[in-house]
Amino acid sequence: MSQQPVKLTAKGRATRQRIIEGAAAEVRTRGAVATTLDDVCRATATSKSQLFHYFPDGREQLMYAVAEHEADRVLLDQEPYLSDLTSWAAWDAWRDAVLARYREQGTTCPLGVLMTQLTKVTPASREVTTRLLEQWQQRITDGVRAMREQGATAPDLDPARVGAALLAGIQGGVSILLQTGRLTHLEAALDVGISGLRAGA
Amino acid sequence: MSQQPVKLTAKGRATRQRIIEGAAAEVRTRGAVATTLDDVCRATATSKSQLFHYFPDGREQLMYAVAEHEADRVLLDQEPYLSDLTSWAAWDAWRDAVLARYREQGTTCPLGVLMTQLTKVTPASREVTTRLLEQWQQRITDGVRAMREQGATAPDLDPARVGAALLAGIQGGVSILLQTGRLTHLEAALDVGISGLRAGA
DNA sequence: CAAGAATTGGACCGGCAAGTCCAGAAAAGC
DNA sequence: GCTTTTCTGGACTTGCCGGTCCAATTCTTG
Repeated sequence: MSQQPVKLTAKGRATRQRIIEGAAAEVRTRGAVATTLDDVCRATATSKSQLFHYFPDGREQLMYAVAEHEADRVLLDQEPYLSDLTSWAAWDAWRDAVLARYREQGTTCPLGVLMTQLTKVTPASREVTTRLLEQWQQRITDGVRAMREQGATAPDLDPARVGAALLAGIQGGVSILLQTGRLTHLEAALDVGISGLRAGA
Repeated sequence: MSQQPVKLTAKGRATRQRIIEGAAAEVRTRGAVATTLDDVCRATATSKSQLFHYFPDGREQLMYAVAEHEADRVLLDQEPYLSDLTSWAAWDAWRDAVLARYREQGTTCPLGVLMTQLTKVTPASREVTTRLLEQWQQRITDGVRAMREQGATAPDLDPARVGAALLAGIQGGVSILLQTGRLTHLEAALDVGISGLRAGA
């Protein structure tokens, strides 16, 4: 759905990309529901016809492209730590990266918007967030397993279960951040989660 | 904002209540964004004029009333366990109650809708969800403190911090449930969270 | 330098949904 | 019973926003 069948020149690709990024920014600040196509046109200095030229299926298709774009960001922003959780130092660095990320962006959260809004608006984008969650949890679970194999955690710990709990904590922490503006819950979820891992060693 | 300044008769109060409940049901199933005032009228067998008679500020005010209504439900549904987390048996019963609740309602979640949709639509309802979160965490924190005083947890554990982490886990578990339809993350968050409490005793 | 394709601007259309209005029915109060 | 207030039905207005259309223009390519 996100692929463009017709031929695009370099200029065309650039315009298409500009539209996606502008739309993503708009969605992040105003919310997916409140973002109109006219807003996107204004923000990206394009016209309606361009928009529908690059996204023939209209708003739906654009929002899907935005979802993909934002989903990529979420994981990339946690690298290189997320893919290499093989020492407690790495875990701490990851924790700090996640917190720093959300501290700086405040209530403007790509994932939050993705999860809480785009899905309702664009059923197709549910698949994007589902895939994102799976990948994210996979990375965390891999990290837990790595630590267990080092004997750094309780030996009988179930990596998938713990990974799921940790991911849930992060999600909830972010939700609460978006609601209240407070970072405390995200921080607590990460710290309690990680120290729980260490505890059983 | 949710109070009606003009005089209401018994019949009027009943109608107003019917509108709120019908609107809440509609919001739960269709989502806040997708629910139109005409939907509400149809679902509650009322007319537009009644709607604006009881909610002069229109959609905004109605959604606020729905938010309040749903917020009440969320905590009530966890009783009597949530307010009496003074034994591990009570904690387990609470866990089961939460899981059962969300299992049965599936992706139809009052709080989820509240948090993820109403806030964006109706800024005023942010205050409602914030208050809800505060009360919820207070109850959990009280429970943690009670267990600690019994010597049933690690003595150096910070109830507020652990309570925050647990609440975050629940929120995230619910978010993920709404997204993917899977209950595993909520379950993992509760189980890992509670067993983490028990661990340090 | 054509010829065709890709790109762009912007006016326009149509539907939907929030909100208004008013007249009439029902009920409350005296 | 009569007046006043509350309650109800539903037609109507208004504005917004997604989507269409077409002509103009710029690119690509031979």
